[in-house]
Amino acid sequence: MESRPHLGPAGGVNLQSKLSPYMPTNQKAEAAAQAAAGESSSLEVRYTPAEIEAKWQARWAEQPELYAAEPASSPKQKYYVLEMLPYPSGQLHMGHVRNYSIGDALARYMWMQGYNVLHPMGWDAFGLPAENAALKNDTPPREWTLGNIAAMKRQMNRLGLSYDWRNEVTTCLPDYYRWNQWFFLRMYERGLAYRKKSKVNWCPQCATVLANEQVVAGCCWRHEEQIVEQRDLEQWFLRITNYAQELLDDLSKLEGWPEKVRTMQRNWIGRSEGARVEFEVEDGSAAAEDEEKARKTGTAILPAREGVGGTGQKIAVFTTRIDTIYGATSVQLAPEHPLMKEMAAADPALSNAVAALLEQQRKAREAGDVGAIEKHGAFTGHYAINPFSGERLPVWVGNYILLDYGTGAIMSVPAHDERDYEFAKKYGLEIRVVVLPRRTGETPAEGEVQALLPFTSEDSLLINSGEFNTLGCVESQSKMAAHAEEHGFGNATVTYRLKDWGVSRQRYWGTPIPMIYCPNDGIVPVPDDQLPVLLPDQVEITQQGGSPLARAPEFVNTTCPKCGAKALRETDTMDTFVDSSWYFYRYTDAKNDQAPFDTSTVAYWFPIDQYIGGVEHAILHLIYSRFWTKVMRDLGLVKNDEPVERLFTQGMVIRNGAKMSKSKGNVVSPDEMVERFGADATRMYSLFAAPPDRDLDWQEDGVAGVSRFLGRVWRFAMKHAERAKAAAGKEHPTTDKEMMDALRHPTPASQLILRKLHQTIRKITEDFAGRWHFNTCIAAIMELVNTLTAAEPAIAAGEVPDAVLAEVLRTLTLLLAPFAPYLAFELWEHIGEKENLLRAPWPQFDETLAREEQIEIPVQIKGKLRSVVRVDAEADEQAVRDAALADEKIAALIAGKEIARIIVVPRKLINIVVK
RNA sequence: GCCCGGAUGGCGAAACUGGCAGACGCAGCGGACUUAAAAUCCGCAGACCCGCAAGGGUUGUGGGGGUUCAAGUCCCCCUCCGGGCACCA
Repeated sequence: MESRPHLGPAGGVNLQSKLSPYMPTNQKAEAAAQAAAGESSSLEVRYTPAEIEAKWQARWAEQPELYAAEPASSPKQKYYVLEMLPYPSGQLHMGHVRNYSIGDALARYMWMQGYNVLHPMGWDAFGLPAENAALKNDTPPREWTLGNIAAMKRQMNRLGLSYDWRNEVTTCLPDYYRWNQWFFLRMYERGLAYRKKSKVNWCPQCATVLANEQVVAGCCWRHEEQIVEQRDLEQWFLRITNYAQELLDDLSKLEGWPEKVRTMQRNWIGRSEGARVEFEVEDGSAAAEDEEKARKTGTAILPAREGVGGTGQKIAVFTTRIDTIYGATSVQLAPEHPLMKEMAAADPALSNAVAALLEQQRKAREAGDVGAIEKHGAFTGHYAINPFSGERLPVWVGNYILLDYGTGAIMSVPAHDERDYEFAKKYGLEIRVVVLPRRTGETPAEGEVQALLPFTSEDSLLINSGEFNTLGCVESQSKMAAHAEEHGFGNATVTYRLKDWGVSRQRYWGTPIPMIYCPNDGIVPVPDDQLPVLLPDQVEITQQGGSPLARAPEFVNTTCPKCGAKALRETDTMDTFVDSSWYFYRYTDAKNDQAPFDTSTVAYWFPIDQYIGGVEHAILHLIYSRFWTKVMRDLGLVKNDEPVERLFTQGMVIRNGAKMSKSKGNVVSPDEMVERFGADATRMYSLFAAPPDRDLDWQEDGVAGVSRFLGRVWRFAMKHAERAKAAAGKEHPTTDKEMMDALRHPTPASQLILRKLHQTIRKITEDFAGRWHFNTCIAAIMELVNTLTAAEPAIAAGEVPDAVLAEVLRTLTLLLAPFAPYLAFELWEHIGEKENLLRAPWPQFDETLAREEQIEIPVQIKGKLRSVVRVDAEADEQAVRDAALADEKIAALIAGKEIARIIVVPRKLINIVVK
């Protein structure tokens, strides 16, 4: 067993495991304490979670099979419950505790429901913090990471989490990351992994490239104050855009996912339907004299003219509103558009203008308000021909045009687009109305339309649009796209906001990309039989940019697998999101050294039945995981289209109104809570303080309250354990003769207790199946215990048979098992149960026992509560009515008044409406 | 600006399809036990008003309207807080 020096008192007492499993040690200690305090001998056993939990931890450590999933050949129905794997920072925080408490409760419940449960855990172990720690503490990343993993694993075990550690996955170990490399090679073979030179987001502090998803408001996601720069680098990309449509379509299948997450992904994929239209750049030589003025400012359209030739260069624009193309009064290019480079090269003034635009963009990014940036632009001096009208439109460069969306160029239609309108107003460009509100009767007056600008509704009619006049917008969109296609200057098309996934990172602590650069053969993939490409241990980590691996000659220098010539290895490593994109498949077969996993085992376990984690992963991790699954499916490795059947995103843990963070100084350490109140109380509080999907306000007094409650449970159970144990020694209490007698002639006390008991079973069972309001489940158990302690005098008076008591204690223990496992195991033993609690069947509720015999019906007069009457639960409408009217208070209040109507809601209320 | 959440006692919250608002817990107050304290147990408790009391009345779920016998819950408008996206053509 591992030592646990950091756990304080609890750690010191665990020698108990050597003693009898039953209670004497506790009792002796307690008796001694009481004797020392000079108290009487009344043996009230005190709840000491430190002792109980240490005892069970030691026992569980000796039973690695306790939480083991059965093999895929099991006849049981499978249930795969998964919590998002943590980054091994070295310390669990309360968010983890909450996440794992939810998952653990569910796993334990499903075990008790008879499922074959897979409940694994692992470590997202590559990543930058290890390199930072190496710089700071001079500790090798590997050592630092593995040390952190050991520490966090101890914390998890201390919490009593039911993980099947046989399938632990640690992403920074070669037996895992070799499969990252293997997948990368498969993707390369299929053209899904490719290399291209591209502008990349560069964080100077991380000294590496960031994915688009890691850029938040123009800044690095890890360094909120750090402006992300743009650099040109050769990078590896994964072609996630090949799956854009499927990723979008399949969102509708994910009915077990929060609508919020699906919406976020839908927006992220950002599909829009529209058309691509080519505008030919005009050959400037044909300019007539009378056009000179317009040419200088670029604020007017030049009419179509015979004989004006194009230069052959084309500007492709993307638009979702091709129906407004006759209203286009300029063409706008992104400052980084390739054509701009050419135009600027020949025109120093334009070159300066473009530089100024880029500078503004950079500044806006620094200021953090990219969206609110003021629009600027410049006329390029060139014209392009509208292929529909033949008109010649001025070509502008605008800072509001994004290079990496659509084609990096637009047609500007000021009358029918807000942004174009704003730009045109500022620069005096023509605003031409081509769409009018759809209306019965005559055309709206010109001035009326002016007041509506920019008019963007598509429920409208076209005007000034040549042969398309009087068509509706939507109708004309398909007609115009077809027209463009027919004449060869455009087509209907779809664009996505989603970009290919740049996976190259100029970092040390990640998966080496398995590629070799050969002077003869170019890019050569590492052959499968040479995997893994091992990450070398001895690499100096510095703050200078570039890939640290490039400074490790023994790594870089290799031979070409094809020709044997001296060659160089790729020195970039993979984005860590690669690691987390498929780790949950590895859990099913973590020791496989022939393949990433066994496909039939995965076929049994997948999809994941329930995934639980923070909403912060709604886009990145969860979209990459879906992509990876689809690629693996196309590789024939898995049968499922989606990895996760049901997703649950839990709320944040906050304290004093803010998310726990070191900078706010409001962090509560799980270790401290566990030490003071025990793991059961800490976990149970995290479920009790709020429903799991809402934010949770951490209050230490609340943890103390839960701890007190567990103490009440403990004392009640210990007081009656012997009687219960005696009864449990017979057949199962519910079929026992004594029990049947008790039910046939129930004393009022037993009846009350059993009713509450079965109401509680019903409540918790229903919640696990649906709402997951564990806060009210725990409240229900508290109510049950309150009922039990209130019944103590009756129990003492012998009004509750042993069999009933045994059934109550047994069931109470089962109900507690998902939420407070240590206490439940301890009580289970005390009441003489031998069976493994984790596999004991979840109690069934008995509707007859749960039913109330008499209920209180509120009596309202004109909607105001005036009295309450007691009636039989099955009382019919007439009986309720009679009871209400017979009530003294009611009779007095309605005396002499005329009754207009009486509303009786069976089992709920009665409302008497008087005139 | 757009899209999601949310607003209920001193605090965390409950009220699942409209039907006794505030379950359960925290903090608080009173009492029992104790030399005392801790621990434990019992009781009180939205606010306001009347009453010595038992009890009774009014009011109350961010604000304003509406539907209904009945609204925390449904509809319309508004305010504030949290989160996400943000020039996506």
